[in-house]
Amino acid sequence: MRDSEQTRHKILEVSADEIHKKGFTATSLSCILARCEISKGALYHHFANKMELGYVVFEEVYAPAFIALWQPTVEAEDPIEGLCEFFSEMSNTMSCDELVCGCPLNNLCQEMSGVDEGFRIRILAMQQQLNLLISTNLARVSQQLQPDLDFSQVAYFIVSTFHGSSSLSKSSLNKELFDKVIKELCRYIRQLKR
Amino acid sequence: MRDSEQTRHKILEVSADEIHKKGFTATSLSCILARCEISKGALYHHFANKMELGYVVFEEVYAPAFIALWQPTVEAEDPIEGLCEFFSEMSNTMSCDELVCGCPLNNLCQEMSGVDEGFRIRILAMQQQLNLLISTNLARVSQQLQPDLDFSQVAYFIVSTFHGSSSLSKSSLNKELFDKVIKELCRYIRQLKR
DNA sequence: ATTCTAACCGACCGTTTGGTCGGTTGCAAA
DNA sequence: TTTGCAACCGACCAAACGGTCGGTTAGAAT
Repeated sequence: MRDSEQTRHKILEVSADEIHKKGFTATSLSCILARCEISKGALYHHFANKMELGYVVFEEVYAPAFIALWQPTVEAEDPIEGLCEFFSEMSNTMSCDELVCGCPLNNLCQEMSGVDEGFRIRILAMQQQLNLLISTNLARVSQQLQPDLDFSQVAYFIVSTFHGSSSLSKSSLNKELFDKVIKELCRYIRQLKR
Repeated sequence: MRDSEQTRHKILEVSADEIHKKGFTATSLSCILARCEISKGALYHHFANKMELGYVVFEEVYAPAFIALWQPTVEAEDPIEGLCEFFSEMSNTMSCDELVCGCPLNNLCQEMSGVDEGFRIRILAMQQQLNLLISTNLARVSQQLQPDLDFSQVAYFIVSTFHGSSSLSKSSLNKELFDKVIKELCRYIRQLKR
């Protein structure tokens, strides 16, 4: 057979990139087909419709990448320094073009949460999973931190700020504002230590 | 004559609401026309095209409302408490439906910054104006605050977190997560005092 | 009463979109 | 060698989009 799995993988890969750059709605199937060099029939053989394609991209591309990005960060011996290094490195290594694309999770949250329930529940589940990941690892070193901290609250706060700064840099087209927010975020995170 | 100014105003009002709820691209002219009970000819008599309509909505509706919202908050005698009360009140008074719509500025920033230069520069200008508003008012009471604070950095941080929390609540459909982030944000802001 | 024009109407247009479907092709099993 | 079917093709479709334009109407100015 022609390699079915490879075709499917290529579609997911290209779709993930297009959705990241243009958003879900603005991503056209014809553009995906052109980049994959396949026909519309091929795509609809593998996916029921555009929405389902979006779900699979989220589940099989974005979600694993997202966890793979945050998990090592926060499971480091010192999660406080892990987070700070994570954000700082992001500030240093990301190109301006990458930065402007924003975080796929935040982008989809903004665009699709209010439009499609299927996306909404998947995004919410991801947010909660990430929150659990961060808050449990903060709790792990709670004896080094300030007393009376609400770890879940702190975790949502950190992620919100990060997503907000991603959004901010979309309008500035440079890393300056992103860097500023990240610097202050690191200052805040380190303040959590007693 | 039929009241030209009233027609124009109605178009802007309805468009602002539609764009706030659905985003710029997803807002269809036909929907605006239906709600205004006017024809396509009437709309194109007042505005050159959809993009220009969007610009005018931003400049004549969103921008003034945005400044009117933040200015009193931060020009209060104690801007620290002003900000905290502002956020807390938002947490308390906003309905869930309103919350889910998010901040018009942040929404447009996410959707349009990367797509249209005209939107991008307007949004950026607004971000900078807001930053100046907050940072100068923090500087005004700098003797009450921690030493060595970068006020611009702090201001961008606060707005980023606020926008991030707006985004977050889109996926949760309730105020719980928004409240959590806002509570932590107030804790952070009050910590700025020495 | 006539004229002039801003204000408005709505049929029409080209383009793009997601989606359908009858047909073709390649490969593996029988 | 034949058969069967997953994999793929691409012409076609209806709907929706932003935008155009020749025509109509209301009302102020002369």
